[in-house]
Amino acid sequence: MSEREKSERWQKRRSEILQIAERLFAEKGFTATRLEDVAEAIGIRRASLVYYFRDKRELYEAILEGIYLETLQVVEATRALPTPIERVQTIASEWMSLLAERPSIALLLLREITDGETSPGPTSVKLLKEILDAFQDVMNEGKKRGTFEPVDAIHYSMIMAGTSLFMMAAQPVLKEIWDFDPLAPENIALQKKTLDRIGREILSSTVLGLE
Amino acid sequence: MSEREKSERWQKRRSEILQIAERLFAEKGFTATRLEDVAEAIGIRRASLVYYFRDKRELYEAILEGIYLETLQVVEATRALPTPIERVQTIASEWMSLLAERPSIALLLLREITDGETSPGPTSVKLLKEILDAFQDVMNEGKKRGTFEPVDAIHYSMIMAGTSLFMMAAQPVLKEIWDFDPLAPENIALQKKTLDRIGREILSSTVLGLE
DNA sequence: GTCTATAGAGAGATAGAC
DNA sequence: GTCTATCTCTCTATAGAC
Repeated sequence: MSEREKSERWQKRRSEILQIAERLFAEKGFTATRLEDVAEAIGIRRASLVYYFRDKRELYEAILEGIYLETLQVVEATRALPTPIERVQTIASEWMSLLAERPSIALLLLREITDGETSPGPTSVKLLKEILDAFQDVMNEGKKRGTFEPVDAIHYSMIMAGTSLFMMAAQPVLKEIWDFDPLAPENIALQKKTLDRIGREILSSTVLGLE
Repeated sequence: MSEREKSERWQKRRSEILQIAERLFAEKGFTATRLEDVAEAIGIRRASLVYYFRDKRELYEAILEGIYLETLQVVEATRALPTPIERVQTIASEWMSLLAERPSIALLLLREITDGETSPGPTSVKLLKEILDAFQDVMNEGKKRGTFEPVDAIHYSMIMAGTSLFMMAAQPVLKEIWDFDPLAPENIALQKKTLDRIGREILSSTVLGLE
């Protein structure tokens, strides 16, 4: 394995597979996605995938891990910010940017939430816990300082997470039915602004005014 | 078929199948759900299902239709309300109640949104269009009267739909990780209140104050 | 109405050649 | 590294008995 990781060619192909598989898994879900399609999209044969990933599940896990790592970075990147409320709001905003940049993430995560079945591997679970713990820390800090109440923190999370995920996942539908493109920069900006305002209100209303 | 519909026994079984299949499809998705499991949960053999639904797809369609009909009713039930803003807010609130009562609906609809593949049948599409048209009518009415702007109407929809769907779909996760039960009546009530407040702000902020 | 039995397609995994 | 070939399992659909 360490030999393999040295091979540049191997690494290139591997990321190529990850990238294409991510899109396909996002579009159709784990079960309905065929390894055949993944291979074909790259231009190799199904059996050759084994050289990079032992089986379907390992491929899927690798994709999830990548996504969780990126999400974790979004949370970690706010460490330097002074107040919990700024951190929390920045996380929400940056997370939306991440989803807008890679809509597959929204689809994949929504699937993870709806599929009780997928039963993610230990690495994914560990990463997910890390993300949630880190986020919860920020929330708790805000609570300690009296900036916001825990109940509102949960509502806040659900509104931010739910809206952003839904908006990006529903992109094709929204575009067709309402001619609204969530990926258009101006719409993302506007939505961020709206969520920011809402976030402020939720996080500060029960206890004290903000700023 | 009209002979069949007269049979009370047939109808009873049919709804029984619909009910159980709805839960299973919601939990695992279309592809991953086996008709074998549906049959087993009822206590009959897989082949006997054919007597009620020609094939897997027809069963799935029937479930979707039921859900769309219930959703449509939520929208229609607000016809008597005087102002668009009341209608829209009541729809959001009632819809959340519906989801809380039958969380399978949230899962199924989220799947419909994420699976570009499922390609619903003509009846489902017709019903879905009806729902969205009706909702859009209310929104347009509000716009005409100058109560709210169209852009905010879209943001509003995404926040209400996204948050409610997410909250109900993520129930198991939320309970495990944050010991938060979205189905608890007090949490539903609180979330409704929060969404109501947010809705008011979004729908009224750009043009004029409410009430 | 419900059953048993079976046909047939689809897709993942694996062996082994090049 | 990538291929062909094949094995095997799973699940849907269908035929036909009771």
